[in-house]
Amino acid sequence: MELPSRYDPKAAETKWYEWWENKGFFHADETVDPSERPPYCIVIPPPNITGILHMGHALNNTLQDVLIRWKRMSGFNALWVPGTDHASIATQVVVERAIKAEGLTREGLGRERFLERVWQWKEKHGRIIVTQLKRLGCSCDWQRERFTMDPGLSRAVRTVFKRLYDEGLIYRGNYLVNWCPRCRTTLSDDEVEFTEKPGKLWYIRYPLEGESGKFAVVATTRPETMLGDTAVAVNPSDERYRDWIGKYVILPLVGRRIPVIADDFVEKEFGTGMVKITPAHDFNDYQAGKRHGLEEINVLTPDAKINETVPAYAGLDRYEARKRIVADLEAQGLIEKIEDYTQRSGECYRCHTVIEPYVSLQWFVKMAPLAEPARKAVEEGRVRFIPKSRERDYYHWLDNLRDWCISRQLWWGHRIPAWTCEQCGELVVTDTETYDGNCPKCGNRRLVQDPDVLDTWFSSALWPFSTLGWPDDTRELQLFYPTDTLVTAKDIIFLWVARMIMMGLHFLGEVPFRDVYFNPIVGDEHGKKMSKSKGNAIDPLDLMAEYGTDALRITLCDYAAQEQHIAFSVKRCEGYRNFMNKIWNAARLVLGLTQDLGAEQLSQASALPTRDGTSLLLEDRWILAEYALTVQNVNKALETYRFDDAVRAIYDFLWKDYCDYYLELIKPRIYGNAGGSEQSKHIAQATAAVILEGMLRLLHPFCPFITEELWQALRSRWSNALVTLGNSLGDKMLAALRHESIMIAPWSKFDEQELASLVDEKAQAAIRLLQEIVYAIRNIRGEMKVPPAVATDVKLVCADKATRALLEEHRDFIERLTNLKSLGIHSELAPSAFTSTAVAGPVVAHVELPAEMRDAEIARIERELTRLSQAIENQKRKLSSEAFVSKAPAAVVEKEKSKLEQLETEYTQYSAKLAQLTKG
RNA sequence: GGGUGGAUAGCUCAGAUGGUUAGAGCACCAGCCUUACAAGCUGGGGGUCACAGGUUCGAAUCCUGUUCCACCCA
Repeated sequence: MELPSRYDPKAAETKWYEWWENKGFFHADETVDPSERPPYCIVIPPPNITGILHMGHALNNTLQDVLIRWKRMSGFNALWVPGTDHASIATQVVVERAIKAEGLTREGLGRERFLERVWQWKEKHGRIIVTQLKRLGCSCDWQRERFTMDPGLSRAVRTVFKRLYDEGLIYRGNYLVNWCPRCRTTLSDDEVEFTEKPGKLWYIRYPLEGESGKFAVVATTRPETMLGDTAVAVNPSDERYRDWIGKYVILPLVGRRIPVIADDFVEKEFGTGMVKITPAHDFNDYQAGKRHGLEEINVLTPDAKINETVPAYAGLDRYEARKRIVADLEAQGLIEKIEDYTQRSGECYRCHTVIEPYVSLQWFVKMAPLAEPARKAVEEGRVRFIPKSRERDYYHWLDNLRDWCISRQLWWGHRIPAWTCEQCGELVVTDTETYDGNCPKCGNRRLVQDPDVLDTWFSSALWPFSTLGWPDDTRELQLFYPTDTLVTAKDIIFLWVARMIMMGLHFLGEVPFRDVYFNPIVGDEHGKKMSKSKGNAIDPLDLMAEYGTDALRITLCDYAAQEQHIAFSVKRCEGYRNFMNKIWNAARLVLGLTQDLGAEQLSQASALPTRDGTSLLLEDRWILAEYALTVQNVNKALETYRFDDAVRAIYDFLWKDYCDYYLELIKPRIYGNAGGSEQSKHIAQATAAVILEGMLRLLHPFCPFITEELWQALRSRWSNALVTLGNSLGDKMLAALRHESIMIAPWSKFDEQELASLVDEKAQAAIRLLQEIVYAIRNIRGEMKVPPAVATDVKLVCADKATRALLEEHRDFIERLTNLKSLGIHSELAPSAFTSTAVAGPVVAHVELPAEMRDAEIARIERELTRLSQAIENQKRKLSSEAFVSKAPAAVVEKEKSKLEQLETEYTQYSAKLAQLTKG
């Protein structure tokens, strides 16, 4: 197979995804014996059917795919349950907008026909995000795709509703709730977003009853609510108003006589210290009203107009009414003053309309009894949060909970399974979709179902078990519940994560997942939140198109550190695109280098059992050691959700060790006759191939497409070999290649024993020294402006005999990586031609240069000497400190000493050289 | 107002339990189309680790305060 010199992601992406899916590789078999393949399960945070893929999704789902692919390759029966969420409000808003274009309204269509339209819309647009997840490479089990309004999941919702109702944990009542006047529905506390905006503070005079000319002055940010005032309050400890308590004021414009009451909640510092109380339109006032038995007067309609309670203003929008009321008060001289004020107001999280507190008849879930076990589960570590710091937010939320308002005045969603008898008002709650029985109390046949639907998050809270078939006791539920890892972002820890824990514990008696990994929030390159309105949003699909999906995925993984915020830079994505190309070309090279390598030779020549023999060269031992350590580091990183560490370990090894050094080193062994024997050639070929193949498997969870593409190229070369497989690395590679796809091939991992046999500190140290020498020579050539094409004569000088022997043995290592005419190895330098000198550990490298470089060399050495003498001084100061020597651990002191010695030898070498140069 | 996290090279970020000459990628400078890769190779410059104190033999790392930024909650 001939590979082009640049990696083209597009072709690989569609080809392999379809193939994987058709092959059924994403599907988890529920009939598998768990002792053979232990279950591992992730449920997707279901995206909205209205959603399109944004960077947050891309990150979140990439990480899930990394985990699931890793576990699948590691031998787990890995199930990733995908699906979507019906998103009542969002979807309803979108569809209403769509039908508006046809001149239709929701009300005009009526409930049933409107819902038909929503379903149609859902069929057409609701799977866009699913398609996009596939483009991202997500290996979800699409045969198990779920939707929150599927019949099964809907049944789960009703079952939960009825059971909670029967247990007294769901109740209905008239309470003050968050109301969105645009959506004309309630919202839960967690669906309200708070923003600060410049506003005004109006000081209004309420005439004191019976004492003309005296006023209670109250400050308010919402003057229109005064129409519903039923009291004025002061703090009981406020000396200024002690006399006022118990008196009455006359509410302007309305004429209502209302009392002045005392309550602790009044802040003396706010405004005048006297506040108006509107129990029906403010949460604090509502509580105060309850405490003092005040009347609740609702002055608003559901769309936030003034209602008939106040005929003079009836029908006016709340803001229009505000203007009129202020003007009218002003006309009567009842506005004391108006101040600028930063107002905090709650907005609907879907449409950003300012919400109104509004009293109405709603359904609630009693939270306290559910919250306590949920708290305990995290405290006791049955659910782990990663990073752990998120636990605080969770506890804080649980400790400050109000009951959860779950009814929504919408049509799209799970209709509340409650019926009211038209005759006697009896309430019937069922877990069935319809109820056609009689009223259990009066026997009447006419019962009407509650018109409202449930909060979307009510069904999302059941997601980890409703998707697995609950309330039926399915095989999936037995096998995969509790699920293993939830990957989500911290912004829905309350809306979603906490509620899943509550519901899981309550209905299954077991936590829904063991680990919750909170992925960072993706912002733009300056850290600002991405949003369409700001215009700073990056479309992941654009990035995939430009840089390739794998590059996007690995970039996101690189960003997924413990830090909870990402300032996403496209430049980094470009860097990883280049990395993809690097791997591509490395593979091209290896395929070229191994053209004549048969499977038998691969099996025999590869490393593990023959390592102690004479056949491995130093660089083979070294690269195998680094490879083994990389495999180990990646495994460790994944186990601790350090996706960034994993990516960097792979990057550094492949680029810097494998490509920059190893592949360069073995070229002569394979092309030419360097390295001696045919066996040495086979070993280089086999080692290169084995490591490439193993690294592709290690990289596969991060970059599934390019790894499959290249791995199939290896596979087509070696998988058909009829070799009896043993235990060598080559055999393992051949065994892996017998799998149809890299995604079901075994995961790269070494046990303790294998690791011990591969790690080779001697080889690593030797290579380090040789690299230092190479670097010293290159450095001189670079600094002294030796053109790359010009070969130089180099002499290496080292007093130590063993080191000289090492240099002698591996002189070709140095020759191959620097452009040399000759390489001499000496115990001391016989003065000859002019050279430029650098110290590399115990070795001094002399590069012969034209004599006119002399002045440059002197300057260079003087720079080195200045640097060294400073370092030596610092080092000496440190070591001469009595406190340091006596208090620091001996090992540290030793280390500092040998550092000093090294610096001093270097200094000696350079000054000797300088002396020689200046002498003439 | 309360809480959390952050401030490290021009930019985006790494830097367990304090002990390196503070790292990477990108950008920058110089030189190379060396038969895998110019999306590449080789070399180089660039940081008083936000500021001020403190603990310690030793602080980017621990403590206190200040400033600025982000997010969450009331």
